Formats: sequence, structure tokens, C-alpha cells
Amino acid sequence: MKHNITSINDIAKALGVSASTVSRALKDHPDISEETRARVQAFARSVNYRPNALALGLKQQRSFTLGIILPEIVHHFFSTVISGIEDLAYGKGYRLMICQSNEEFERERINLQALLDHRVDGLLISMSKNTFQFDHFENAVQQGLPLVFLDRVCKNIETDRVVTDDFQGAHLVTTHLIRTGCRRILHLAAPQHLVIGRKRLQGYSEALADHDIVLSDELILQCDTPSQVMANREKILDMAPTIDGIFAVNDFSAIAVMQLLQENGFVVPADIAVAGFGDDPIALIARPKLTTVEQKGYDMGREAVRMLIERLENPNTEKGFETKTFSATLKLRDSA
Amino acid sequence: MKHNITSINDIAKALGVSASTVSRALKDHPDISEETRARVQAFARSVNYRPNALALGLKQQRSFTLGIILPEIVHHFFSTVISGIEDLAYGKGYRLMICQSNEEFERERINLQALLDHRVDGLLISMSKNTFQFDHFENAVQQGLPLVFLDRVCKNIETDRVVTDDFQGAHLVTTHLIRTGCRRILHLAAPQHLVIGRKRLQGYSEALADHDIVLSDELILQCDTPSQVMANREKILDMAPTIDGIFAVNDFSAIAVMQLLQENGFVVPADIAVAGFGDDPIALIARPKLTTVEQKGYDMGREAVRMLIERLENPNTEKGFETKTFSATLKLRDSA
DNA sequence: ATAATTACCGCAAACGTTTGCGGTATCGTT
DNA sequence: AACGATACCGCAAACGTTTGCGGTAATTAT
Repeated sequence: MKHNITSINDIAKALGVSASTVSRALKDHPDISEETRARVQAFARSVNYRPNALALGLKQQRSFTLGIILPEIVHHFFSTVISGIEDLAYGKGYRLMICQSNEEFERERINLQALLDHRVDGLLISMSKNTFQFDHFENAVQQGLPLVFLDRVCKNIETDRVVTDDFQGAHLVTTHLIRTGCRRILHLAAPQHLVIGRKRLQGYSEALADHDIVLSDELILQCDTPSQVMANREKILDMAPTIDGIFAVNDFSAIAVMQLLQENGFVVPADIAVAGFGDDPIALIARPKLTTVEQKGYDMGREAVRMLIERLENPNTEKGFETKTFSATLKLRDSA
Repeated sequence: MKHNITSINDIAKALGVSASTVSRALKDHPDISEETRARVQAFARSVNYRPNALALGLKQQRSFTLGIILPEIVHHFFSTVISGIEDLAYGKGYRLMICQSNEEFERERINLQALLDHRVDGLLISMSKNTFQFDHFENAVQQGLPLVFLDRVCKNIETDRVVTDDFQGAHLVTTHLIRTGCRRILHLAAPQHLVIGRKRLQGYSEALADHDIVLSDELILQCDTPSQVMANREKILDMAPTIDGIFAVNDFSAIAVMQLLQENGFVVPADIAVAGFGDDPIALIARPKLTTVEQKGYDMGREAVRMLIERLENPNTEKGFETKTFSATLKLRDSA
């Protein structure tokens, strides 16, 4: 039942010509007579012939497939990234193999290997939080595979990168808090081994420095998920009367802390202003609407795959690696 | 630089044996002497040999790749579905090619063709809203490709299906509204050409009937996005004083209408109770927290790929097609 | 010592495609 | 009439694997 899929050989046999002739006829090679070409093309259309991408990939040493590894798919930012990648890749004739590492190093490694096995033409990767060794990445680039890091970049590897300007975004939003009168701003930070964790903390710090506000260690809390907000519940509530602003490293934590404050009688933003990072859809649902920093996932995805395909189609260009930085914009709303 | 990827032939040459011997040695074929086997395996490991999945796929007529088509990726439900699919497929050694149709028929068709070209072993599809002809699906199943429809099923095609019990979910939530005293319940409905649109309306209708409440046409509004809520703003506000409950076909619309009401002085749920469908994360962010129906995207994804792989690994089973229905559960919260 | 096993390995075809090279007609020149 | 040019097409190798079959030695049985 299965094998009604016609190959070039089937067409050749049916028409009494050779496979090479069919192949050439289908791509309008000048060596083929008008008559044969027409016969072949007509027949191919009638049996709905489609070239076998596996055979093509094997022969031409390229699969027109791109490999993607992300920490998780169920995440608004990453899903917009995928969407951007898909939209552009689709138009260029590339298909996507998508994997998630679930923030596990081992799974990232295995997924990467599987993508290599499938001979993807290039890679788009956002690193897992728990990746501290990088030989799997090095291995891939050494094989000559173009690789673009996205958002969670690996600074130990020389490649193209697409990132948001985390420093600037954090600076922007912290500056805004200061301008509206905040002086003691709590920062809910991401782990410092992540670039985004460090950059956003830096943006926060420098904005304070710019306004001659002393940086105080007790106002920096490593706390980047709603459950960690809950875990730090007492500490935050103890601190609350002494602070006038909060800058959280992402929107989920921002809203969690905002709701924690509200449930305990604090008014946002009158008592304490709250700002997040990422512009997740939940920012618009929360009341007050969350002031946050927009991160252009869709555009970043598109740009990353653009850079990747650029390299694919100009294999031996001498162009050095680029880091494309997307500037962040403040989404000024009601929480700060 | 590129071609340091070793093949079986490279190993064969390096060791002075034939490719067949290498192939057999690597898979512990009994025809190969202990000594040769050890030599080959040691060498293969030392050069980090990995089989070429393209060649394997071509030879064995299966690619260990599954094709996915979804209406959109940036959508909490669909991204959880992908996540469930990925987690299970990963464990079983299958990779995923993921496409989005963006709710366009043409793009769905082209994506499907591309997946066929890449010789995926099976398909997982959630139909686009604008698909009204089905020959591309028929074509695929006729080629012998296992296909599982997910959530947005196509009833014209005989295949396996995985769905949520939309009727039951809608019935459940409407019944709850009625039990808490609602009598005039507005239903924000999805387009009626979609199965989910019809099923959820039916659940609503029957729940009313069960309690001897007459169904009134003016209480059914085709309106399934926040922007449509805005477009129907006046109509809804005019109606508001005359109703005591709203059942929206999804959470985004539910929250949009809830906030519209709140901004115009209505109290939820005291004046008007509001319930949604889907249990999107935003349901927990909204205030009051949204009462809604949980839709188990992750489990549905896992189940769909389980059914698919089951068919793949038992090709000529006579087992008839199944429709796996996931019962919906009420997430009782504060808005109703 | 000869025949029959056994152990081990290679040849070649196949999966579907592309492409360099060579071959056979046919045509036009002189 | 002999020659070169042109038009058209097929052979075969290659991409990396797998696998049925056959082959050669060495070992065992008679």
C-alpha cells in the first residue's frame, strides 16, 4: 500500500528513458529535447512526482533543515522566537527541527547530537541555564556548522549572536523608577552565571550610580520565578515598608511580587512601584498593568535565522562574527 | 574544513576492511570476529563516528522524524502541546519537524507537502481555522502515513484523534454558573464551522436546558478574541445590566470582557459572573482569578504522539481508528 | 586424505538523486 | 565524401547505509 510514491527511476522506466534524462528534463537542462522534456514533465505532474528530500540531502550534502534548541517551548518569549524563525525559514524553503532542553545540560547535548546526525544545515540555540561546559557547541562549529546563539548566548564560543540589550533595558526601567521618585529599589535578580542575570543587574546598578544612589546589597535578591517569590515571602514583606520600588528580572516574578504586596495592604504604585522585564501578555492582564521592557522575540527569531541563512548561502565568506543587539523599549503602563 | 565527518567508508578504508564489515561490527553482528569487532568499535569511538540519519532514512525508508502542523506556536495551549509531544518523542528517539499554518489553508497545504517531501514517519496536525477542503490530508493518509489530529480535528478524514471534551467542559462551566444563581448567561462563541465552536455552544445550550432555562439567541455572540470583544463593546455594555453571567469560549476573551465590565462599574462576580475556557496562565493573573476549564495540552500532546508511534511500530495492525477524549475539569476560582 | 562444517569477510545491489563524461545519430561544411 | 559540429541521451559513480549471497580459509568429521 505504501509504495505508490514515485521516484525518478519509476518515471524513467515508465517512459523508457534513463534516470539522468528524467532528472535533467525536470530541471530544464538544455541537453534535453523539447519533446522529451515535455513528456517527462507532463508525466511527472500526472503522477504527482516530488523529489525525495532525504536523497537530495544525501547527495548535495545539505538538508534544507535548521536545528533549534531552546530551554523550553512553553514560554511566551521563546514561542515568539520560534514563530519568527518559522515565518522567515518557511519563506526561504527551510524546515525546522525543534528540540527543548528543559534547562538540562545532558538533554541539550543529546539533542544537539541528534540534530548533527540529521545533518541540519545550521543551528539556532538558546543555552540551558545549567550548561557549564561547551565542548558540544565547539564540536558543532568545528564541523563547520553555522551556529547562531539567541538571547542566552555562550560567550566562550565565537559565533554570531542575537541578543536584547539587557543592560540598556534594565537601565531604562530603573531610571524610570528613579525619575518617578523611587530611591530604595529592590531588584529581583536572575542567577549571576547567566549573562542576562549579570547584564540586568549591571543596568540596575549603573542607573542607581547615575543618580548618586548607593547600591545596597540587601536590595538585591536572587529570585526569578513566582515560586521563589513565594519562598522569599517573609523577607520581601519585611523589607516592603522600607522600599519604594521593585525591578524584577522578568514579568512573572514582577506580577507575583506585586500581588503579594497587594494582598498585604500595599498599594502599587503609590506605596511601591513595580516593573518587570519581557512584556509577556500577562503584563497587560495584571492590575495595575505592568510597566515592563519589551523584548522583541519575533524579530530576534527572524534576525537570527536571517544571519544563519546568510552564512549558509555564502559558505566561505570571510565576514567576521556579528552580535546583533536589539534595543529594548520601555512599555510604560500603570504599575510604575 | 567541513569534511571531517567520518563515514563507515572512511573507517573501512582506515582499517583495511570492507564497509559491510564495519557496519556489522558496529551492530555486533555474529559474523564478525571478536577481534575485528573490537578494532572497529574502538576506532569508531575514537573518531566519534555517528551514522548519517539521511542515509539511514533513505535506506530504511523511515526517518525517525515526526511532522507537526499547528495553527500558531505563540499560543499557550499549542505550545504546551508541542512540549508534551517533544518530551515523549525525545525519549522514543524521534525528532520533530514543526510548522505553523498561521491559520492559512495554503500554508497548511504547502507545509504538509514539505513534510511529505522530507519523508516524515507520521503526522500530528491541528487544523487551520480556514481549511475547508481536505484533499491534502487525504493524500497523506493514502500514501500510508499515520496521521493523528489534535484538538482541531477534521471529521471528514478517518484517523486517530485526540480531543478535549469540549461539550462536557462547556456543560460543566455553564452548570456551575447556573448553580451559583445565574439565569441570563451570555455566551461568547467561536465560529460555528469549528468543531470546538459547536461543541462548546452545545454544552452551554444543554446545561441551560437541563435547568429549564430557555435558550435565547441574543445571548449568543460570535466573539472569540479580545479585539472582537472591543468591537462588540457597545453591544455588550448595553446587554450588561440585563445579564448575570458570561461564558466565554476562551480565557483571553473572558478576561477582556471581564475587564470591560469592571471599567464600566460592574463588579465581577457579584453583578456578573465570568468564566472562560482553557486555563491559560493569564487566568491566574487576572483579578478576580478566572474560573475556567482546564485543557490538558501537555497530556494531549503526549497521548497523540503515543498513538502515532504505536501505529508506526505496528504498521499492519488492524486496529481501528481511535478518538481519545480528554475530559475537562473545572478550575473553580474567583470570577464565577 | 577427503569431505563437510564453521568462522569470517567482501561484493554488489539497493534506497533516490545528481552530474561528468562519453557515445551515437544527424546535420551542415568543404 | 569525408569531416567537424551539434543535439540528445545513457553509463556509472557518488552520497552513506544495509544486507543477501557468495567466497575463502581453517577446522572438524569420516
